[in-house]
Amino acid sequence: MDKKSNDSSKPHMIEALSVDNVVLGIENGRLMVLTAKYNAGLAQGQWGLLGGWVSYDEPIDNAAKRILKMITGVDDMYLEQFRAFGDVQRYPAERVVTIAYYALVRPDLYKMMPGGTASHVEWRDVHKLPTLIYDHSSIVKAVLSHLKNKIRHEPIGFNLLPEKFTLLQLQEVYEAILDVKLDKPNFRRKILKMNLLIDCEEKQKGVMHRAASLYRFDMVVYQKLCEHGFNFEF
Amino acid sequence: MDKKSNDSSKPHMIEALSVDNVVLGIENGRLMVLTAKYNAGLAQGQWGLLGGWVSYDEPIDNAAKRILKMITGVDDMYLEQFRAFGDVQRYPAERVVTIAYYALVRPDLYKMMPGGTASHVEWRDVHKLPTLIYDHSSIVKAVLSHLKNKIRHEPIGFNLLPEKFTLLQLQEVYEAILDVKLDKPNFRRKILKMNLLIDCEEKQKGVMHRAASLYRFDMVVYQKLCEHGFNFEF
DNA sequence: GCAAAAGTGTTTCCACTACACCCATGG
DNA sequence: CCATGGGTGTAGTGGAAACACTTTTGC
Repeated sequence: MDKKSNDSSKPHMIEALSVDNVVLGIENGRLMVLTAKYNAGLAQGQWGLLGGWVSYDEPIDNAAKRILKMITGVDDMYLEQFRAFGDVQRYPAERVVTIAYYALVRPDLYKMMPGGTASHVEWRDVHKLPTLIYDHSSIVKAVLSHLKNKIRHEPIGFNLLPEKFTLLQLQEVYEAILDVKLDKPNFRRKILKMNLLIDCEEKQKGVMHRAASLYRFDMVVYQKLCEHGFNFEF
Repeated sequence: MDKKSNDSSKPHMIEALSVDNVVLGIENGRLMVLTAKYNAGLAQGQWGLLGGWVSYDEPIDNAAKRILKMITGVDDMYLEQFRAFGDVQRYPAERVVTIAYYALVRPDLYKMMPGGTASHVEWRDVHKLPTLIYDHSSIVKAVLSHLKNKIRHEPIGFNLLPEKFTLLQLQEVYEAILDVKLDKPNFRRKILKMNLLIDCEEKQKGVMHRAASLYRFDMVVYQKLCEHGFNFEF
């Protein structure tokens, strides 16, 4: 998060309110989080989440989206509010309440365009994070815990994969987030029985072993299941 | 939520940020929400949630607690943050982002002491709510939906009951929140098998039928289960 | 043939469902 | 003895866990 701008040519920002994004992706079966190095302000030279201020005339969800787009160049990622963090001491020198969001993305999909307040961005293994600025470390921790719960009940895992994926890739997403090993045969059966996957009738290419079938997520069936509530445990 | 105070004798409040509480309780097997009638400000004469402003020198959680205590006189209720609501138009005349909290309480436990900004408070059936001010109706709706999910995975239902309760009372909590009928024998078995209940070795009194056993919630077992993750579906 | 991952089969067990049924108490 | 809720029993079903096994492919 950058220090607050006092430049009056910029849009009017809400005082004492910010947004911070926990951007997550999977790389080589490991859950990674995007960190930014700030080139100005209180956090100059330090690493933190991708945050910024909320304009008086934009919804908070848009603020999160705008900040992400500014730094990553992408605006169609899965983005959801987590919750607000509002301890008095969380931000030095000034009272700032922040609203944390999390995004699930595919690290391979786009090139980062560090700009604005972040001079560099870097993917880091969530298990090997350095200390982040302010309370960002605890925000990440809370989001990860939330995600472990969420993935058991909603098929958010698909946002971390390409449109067409193999069952093993999907399993690796679950394993990365839940931090456990799963039984392959049982995982297959369970996920297939949900009817959330459509067989692409297509095989993997360029692998040095038997090619796996490719599947894609069936959004229509998903919407129906949502209304009835369903179980997603492994 | 009251109109912002400009009285400089009061503590300095954060601009554009408020807190709103969805206070829930069970009465006669029906899920009720506490509403307040405001006696001043933009919302004068109208019904809404129990809200207020956040002071510069208090954590947001404390703000929610303080406002609840001011209006209800109670400060030991189960209170948890839900999430922020930050549409530009949600509050008329001014940009205000609000952080919604929900509380689970026993309506019978205490007398309301309407004071401060709320001239009256009233319990209302969540299925028969009038239109509330601002976006409070949609906040209630979102909290109820959240609660339906949450009660399936965490034993929050106990917060709505007296310390000692019967299995049927507990079942009624689940039925009120989930808005379904449950099978009594199966509910008993499932809940007992979780080992979350301690038999008080005591019977109900003053009922005109066979007296039921009283149970209480086992916090210690609960803490252990939390760490391992467990299922609470019905 | 070997390695690596894809994919199938099978057995065991446990949990959930849907009931039928008996028990205790007050009126 | 009846109404009301408390509480137990049980047959059937389906899913989950564990693990052995077969298949396909590149090298």
